[in-house]
Amino acid sequence: MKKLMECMTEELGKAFEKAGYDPALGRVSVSNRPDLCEYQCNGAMAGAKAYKKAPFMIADEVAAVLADSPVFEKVESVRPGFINLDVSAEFLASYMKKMESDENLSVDRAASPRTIIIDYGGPNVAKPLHVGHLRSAIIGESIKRIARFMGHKVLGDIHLGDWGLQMGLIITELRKRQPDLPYFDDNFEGEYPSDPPFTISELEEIYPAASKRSKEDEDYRNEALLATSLLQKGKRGYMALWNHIMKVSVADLKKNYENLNVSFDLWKGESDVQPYIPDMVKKMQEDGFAYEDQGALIVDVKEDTDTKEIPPCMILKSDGASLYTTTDLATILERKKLYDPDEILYVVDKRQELHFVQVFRCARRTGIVDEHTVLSFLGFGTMNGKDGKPFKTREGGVMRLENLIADINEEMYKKIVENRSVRDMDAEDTAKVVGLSAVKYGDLSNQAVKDYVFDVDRFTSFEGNTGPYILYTIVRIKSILNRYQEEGGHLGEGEILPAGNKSEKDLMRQIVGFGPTVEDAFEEKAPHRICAYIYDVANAFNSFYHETRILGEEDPGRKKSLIRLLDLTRKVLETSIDLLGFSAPERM
RNA sequence: GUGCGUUUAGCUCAGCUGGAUAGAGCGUUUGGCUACGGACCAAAAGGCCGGGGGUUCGAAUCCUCUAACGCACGCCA
Repeated sequence: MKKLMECMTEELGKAFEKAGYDPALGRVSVSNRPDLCEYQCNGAMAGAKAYKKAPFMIADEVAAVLADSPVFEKVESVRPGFINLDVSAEFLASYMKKMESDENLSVDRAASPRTIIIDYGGPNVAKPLHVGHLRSAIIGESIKRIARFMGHKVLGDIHLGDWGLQMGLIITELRKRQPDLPYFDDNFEGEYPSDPPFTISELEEIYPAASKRSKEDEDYRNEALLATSLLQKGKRGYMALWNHIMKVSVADLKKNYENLNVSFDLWKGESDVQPYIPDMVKKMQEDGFAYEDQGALIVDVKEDTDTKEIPPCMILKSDGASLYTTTDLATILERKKLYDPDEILYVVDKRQELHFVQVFRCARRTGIVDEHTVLSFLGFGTMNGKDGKPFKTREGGVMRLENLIADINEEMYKKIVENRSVRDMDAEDTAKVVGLSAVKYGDLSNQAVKDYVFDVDRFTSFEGNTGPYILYTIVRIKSILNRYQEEGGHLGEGEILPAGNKSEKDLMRQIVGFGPTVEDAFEEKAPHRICAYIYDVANAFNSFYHETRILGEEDPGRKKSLIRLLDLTRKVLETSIDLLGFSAPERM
């Protein structure tokens, strides 16, 4: 659906043309001087040089052509050469009507949907999620939803870290603790127990203990390395244990991600792509890309246009073992084979950028993907504490995600109970919903590349640019709509009429920004654009609400129009927060 | 050392392909509760956009130099 800004730009373009100038000069933008006008066009100044004319003369001519345009109710040519514009209230209302009936709220769905795999999450099995996993989950989930809303076919892949030394460590530690388990009996030929020999909390204790010991005890470490290698060779008992570890751990991860309202279509991991590695490496050697250097097998990925030295991509270590580059390449290979994606997007810590540059180039050079497959990287910054340093617990340890969420929810619960006159049964559930909005909005409202300060007090505040404030606004609208229906009214009657005052018109002008905002957020992979947008909408609504009597409106036609506007506002806000990955409660 | 990123109000952050007086929130100060949720609204104060130079009618935005901080730089992921 054509955007309001496009309608206006088209109108200006025609006017420029009619006055004898390039129609491309007619670009309209939101005014940066809202005290003077709603929209502006600066084309007269841009074109002044080419036409060797004073900008204000051009502006005057264009404004004259637009004098009786149905699109604008005010067209002014001002001083140096600005063209100041106010959109016609009738035109705006008619646009709102179209937007209202558009199932996608004016967002253009992709004409030819692309298949996009988003690689995010990236937790390691047997290790608890910590704050370092939060951003990937939140940002990745939002981009997935935005891309899907745009009509693309999107697959979210969690990309588990399930195939390294950590597995050998766990097995080794388990062997020390419970040597009698059948998994360690090489002569055992029966069925292994179907129940795992540990719980998730035991598992989470076993790994760090083993990791610590391996750093102190070399024999222990060698044992773990051996166990890893035996596992990777498919030793029966170890494979059975590995399956247990996976099952227990994945169940726990699912629960944790569910609490974050994050879900994945694919639960693939590093282990899944191991079978591809030997052939992949062999082919790279046969094709002459991979060669030996200092004992290791590498592929050059330098390009002529480089301004810096890009180190070669290491495929195999000098001991012949694969490393994470190898696994990532094999993962691309598998994805290409199974899903043939148009794009693979990695939502990963920005410190991994160089690694991915190498992997992408290597994949392209060696023909794992052709030039049509877009490989992209969205790096995000660190989540810091109030002191500006990476977020830690009070004791200085790594903060578990569960605990962080629990803290937020507790804080939220306190505030909700405090602010309610009656204590409700659902306060705890509400706290979870609002708490999630606080965490997600707090994260997503920042540009992804930047580090940001995670401030519990600020994020959980109901005031200012926060998730709870957005939810509050939505709940407020819902409350009015509910009351309207209780009083016998029906939604969707009547039609949206031209705005009756400035705040109503301002709200409408914000509402129509939904389409361009979502499209832009998708193009730029920038959820923070949506945050900025809904904050503007919420502010515009609250101003409007403050000075407009809605349920008390006496003109029935106008009342229905206001209700429709409210309902559309609610729809825009709820759709937006859904794209961000959270939702609003009925009451709060 | 090389490369990348960041630097905007006391604090936390926006600023869309260069446009008029650089915007929010928090905090500070002030005003507004007999309307549908005051968890709100309205307003004030607060800035050499890290610094220098350049490009042009016009720069927070583009180019260049420079400073501070952060990060990454073949056998860890």
